[in-house]
Amino acid sequence: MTKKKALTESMEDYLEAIWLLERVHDAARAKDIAEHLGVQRGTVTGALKGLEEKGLINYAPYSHITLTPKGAEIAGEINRRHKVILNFLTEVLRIAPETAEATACRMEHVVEGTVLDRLVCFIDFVHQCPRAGNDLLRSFTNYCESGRLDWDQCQTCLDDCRDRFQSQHP
Amino acid sequence: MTKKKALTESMEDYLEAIWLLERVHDAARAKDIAEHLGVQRGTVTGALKGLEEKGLINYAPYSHITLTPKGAEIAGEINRRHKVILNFLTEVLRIAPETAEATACRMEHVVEGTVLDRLVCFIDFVHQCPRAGNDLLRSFTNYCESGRLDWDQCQTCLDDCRDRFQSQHP
DNA sequence: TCAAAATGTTTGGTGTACCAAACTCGCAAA
DNA sequence: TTTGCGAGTTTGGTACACCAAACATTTTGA
Repeated sequence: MTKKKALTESMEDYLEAIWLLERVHDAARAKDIAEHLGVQRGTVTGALKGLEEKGLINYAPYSHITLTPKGAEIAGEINRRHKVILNFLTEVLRIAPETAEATACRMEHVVEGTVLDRLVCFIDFVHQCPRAGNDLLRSFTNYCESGRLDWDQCQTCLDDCRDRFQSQHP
Repeated sequence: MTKKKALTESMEDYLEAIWLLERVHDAARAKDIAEHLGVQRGTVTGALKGLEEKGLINYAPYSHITLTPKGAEIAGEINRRHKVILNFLTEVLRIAPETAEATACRMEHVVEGTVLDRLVCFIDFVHQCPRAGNDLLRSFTNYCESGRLDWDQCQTCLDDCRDRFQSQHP
């Protein structure tokens, strides 16, 4: 039933919107979807038909809109992609929240499995490795602002890093 | 002349293809553009007209195809985006070349100025900061493969890191 | 309860991006 | 010089994604 042909970016956006709105109310309303995505109400109707045909949402004209299990699975995955990318942009690259959000919305359609997994891994690694961590990211922020590395501070930075590790792993 | 309305992703792809092909021969040929982008020859003709109208390429039916200065500037910028993203994916995230290339092709349309600059900055930082560098990336690769950090090695790693810095900055 | 208001749908139309196939042009070999 | 083939173009058609405005239904509040 209803082949698993890759969804268009647009359809992914609709699924994601429904997923989010379901979490606010019990079901998504066409008007809210339209608002969320910045399109006309009429456009939503067409998209809903498409998603219904693919078996991703429960929908009939004038009915409530909910995700099917299959739809929820896909929507959840899209949301996961969104969150991972957003996390990377804000936590690692230190991008401003609005820019990060906008970029995540576009990147989430473009980054597939293996790359996403690697990104997750990288974020984890940065949080766990004693040589990385938040203070490395703070150094990065300095580097971004000043455009250069302050070699004089490196020695202290390295010593601090080592001391911190030793105090945490005696 | 010819407003600077944002190019579509498709048009960016054509510009980039012409830019690349110009570097191989003196001018791009419609057939090669079609091949490069995996579309029919007829589709290329339509796209070329669009780019010509925007003043981005020199083109008339049956003529040679070259970029105008304006077109070359944009194409160069797209290519820069591509290279930066590819660099990040391969050098930092250690993604396989083919996957990285494919992802870069899609991401280059989606990542705008500030994010790209930050990415450049991050790559530079990783290459310059004594606490980062290639051996941190090597640790990351290990972490990806084993799924965990080897705390026993952290002490040595930290010491090595410090020694390396001291020997380079006496 | 019963009309507005709000929400949802339909219709007709736009722009982009593509394909397949027919057609045209230009060049190179016979 | 002509012709035939490869490269380029045109034409007619599809699919997607959208809008504006007319229309239908549902909800609501007086």
